[in-house]
Amino acid sequence: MAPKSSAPQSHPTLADVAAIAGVSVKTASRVLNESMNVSEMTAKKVQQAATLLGYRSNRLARELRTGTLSNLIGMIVSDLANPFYAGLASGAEEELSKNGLDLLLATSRDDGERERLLIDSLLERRVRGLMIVPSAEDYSYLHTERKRGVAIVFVDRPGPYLDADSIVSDNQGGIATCIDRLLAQRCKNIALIADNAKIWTASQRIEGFKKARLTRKLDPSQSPIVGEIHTIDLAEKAARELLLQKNPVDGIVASNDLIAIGVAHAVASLGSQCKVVSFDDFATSKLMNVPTLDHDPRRLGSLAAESLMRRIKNPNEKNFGEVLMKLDFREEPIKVVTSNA
Amino acid sequence: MAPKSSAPQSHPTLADVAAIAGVSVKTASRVLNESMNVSEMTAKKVQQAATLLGYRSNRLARELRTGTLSNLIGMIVSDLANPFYAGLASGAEEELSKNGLDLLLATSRDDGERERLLIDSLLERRVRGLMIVPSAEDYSYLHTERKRGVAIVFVDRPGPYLDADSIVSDNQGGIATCIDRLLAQRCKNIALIADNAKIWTASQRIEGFKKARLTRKLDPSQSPIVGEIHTIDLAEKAARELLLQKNPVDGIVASNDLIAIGVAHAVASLGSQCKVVSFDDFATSKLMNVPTLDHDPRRLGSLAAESLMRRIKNPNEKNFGEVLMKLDFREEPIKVVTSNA
DNA sequence: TTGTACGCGTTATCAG
DNA sequence: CTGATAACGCGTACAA
Repeated sequence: MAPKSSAPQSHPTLADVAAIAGVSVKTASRVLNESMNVSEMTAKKVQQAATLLGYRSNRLARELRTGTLSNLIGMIVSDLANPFYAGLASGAEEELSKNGLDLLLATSRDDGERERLLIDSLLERRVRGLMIVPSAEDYSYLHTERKRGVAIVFVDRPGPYLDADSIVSDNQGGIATCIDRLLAQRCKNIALIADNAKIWTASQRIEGFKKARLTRKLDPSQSPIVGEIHTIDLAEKAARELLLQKNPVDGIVASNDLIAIGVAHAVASLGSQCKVVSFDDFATSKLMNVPTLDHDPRRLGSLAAESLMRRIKNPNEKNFGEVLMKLDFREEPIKVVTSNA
Repeated sequence: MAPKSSAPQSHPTLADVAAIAGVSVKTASRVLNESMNVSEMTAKKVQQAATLLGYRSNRLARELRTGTLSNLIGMIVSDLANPFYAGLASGAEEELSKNGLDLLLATSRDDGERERLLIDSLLERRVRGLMIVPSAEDYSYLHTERKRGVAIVFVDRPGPYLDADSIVSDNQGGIATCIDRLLAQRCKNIALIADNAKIWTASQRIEGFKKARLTRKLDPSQSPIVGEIHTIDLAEKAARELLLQKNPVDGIVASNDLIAIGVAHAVASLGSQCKVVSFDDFATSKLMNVPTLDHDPRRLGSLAAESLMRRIKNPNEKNFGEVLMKLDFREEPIKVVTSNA
């Protein structure tokens, strides 16, 4: 006689509860949900049976029955270990949680194919909405799903070939703001150091620099763009060259915070008076004492979640298309607090 | 005659596909799943009908029918915006994804009650496993769920009153390693600056310091412990006091990276020769040029996921109890690379 | 106040 | 090879 408890038992059903309580399934259901039109005594019996068994309603069955869409939101980011995307997820989670929506999170690793698989899996789970940091070239295959009522919003960059909302930072305007800040500090020769132009945000920032350079009447030869910079070391090297050339620059816009660190190191080690501003906004930049745009990923994430929810509540509303999140410098110092970790 | 397409249609079912293909539901099912024992022609018809309708199998229904446990893993962390927990989630997600498990992520905000609600919600979804960074005082209520086959593992700190695995860093041993490193550099008076002892990891580190101080025969009056330090500023202030007192310390162990930043600032501004080592391992500490223990949250997360999966595959295996992740100094410099953000 | 019959979308059984 | 029919766990409609 093997002990029954050794094998993993499955979850008790409403029928089990009803059996123990000596009532019908429906009565048990009534007690556990509506709790109306039920005599005190039977209610008590059912409650006791439920707690005795540790009964927990099966959400799959419920949702299947009612035809309700699940309150699951699928989110896909490139890489959770990256503080930017983690912040995105954090902001989204907080906002969704307020509305009773749960977050199913996956990482695409910037791989379009993997992303497609993940999205398929999420759709099979009948998620109510999708928040995507796009890594693929074509999202037209989501058109039908959208018409079926699955809310879709792209975050941080737009999703090609799908008429859905996208919440992105105002990369171009942000760069212009950076330039203006340097101009206000009487800089004359302002350079941009940027990442690989294949990265959408980087290309936007380069584009923004070019446009602002034109409208601010800066001489391109005196205000160069250095691209393909994707490590701190490369950034430092690039900055040194700009600072040591015959006609050195006196202002540098760093297209992201890692670049800012390299640039700050170069400026400091050369004892240069060159001004530096940066685009991203991680703690690291702050620690280097470089003014940075308030590019708060949590805000981007919660904005995206908000827009997703508006669409869920009002599926027929027209798309907003590309929503730009304006960026400006934050002047107050950050306050960092330790945590449980 | 309102256009039918204006209202959000619901998802097509297998019956819809079967109807269009002119076959029975089961045949359609066979084609889409097993794809065996079906004539080429009918298979083709079904395939076409399916793609025409954009059919996507409903996982809720499937899991309900087969009684399969979902391949959902619920994870609860304190705060996703904190790089440590984000790293935890990242490591877990990567490992789970390898095994075809999806991650349902939620944040407790270090609130035990909220955590309880989240866990209930996850269990209603019939998650297959739970990864919890505990914020509550008592997890005995999960005992039944565990017996039902829900795998449970605690991460970063142990979960009280439940006989489940927990994957935690070797906080005490890590502190001893820090001290030894300073001793090797001929430090005599070594202080610990730590966070609030109510935080489990902080208390462990304080405890570890006390023990190591004893075994290394350090005089407690010369090797003090400063607690309740939870901001950079407080850490800097505390360090200044230790460095300016009559008998100043010549070695400081920072109990986490934020404290390390404050301490490093103090040491630098005073031009002191005091050595500093730190516990945590965020990029910030690296940038301050303070040796830190390799306290990699992603590793912790993937270890936890691995242990969860072992338990899923072998539910009857005995618990490992508290699994300590050893920590040591990492000597190679970090390489930081920019990203899409 | 309570119970019965049915349906959600899927798969399994067992017959044709 | 194919198709009715039952069943998963739950909620709704209607009847008792």
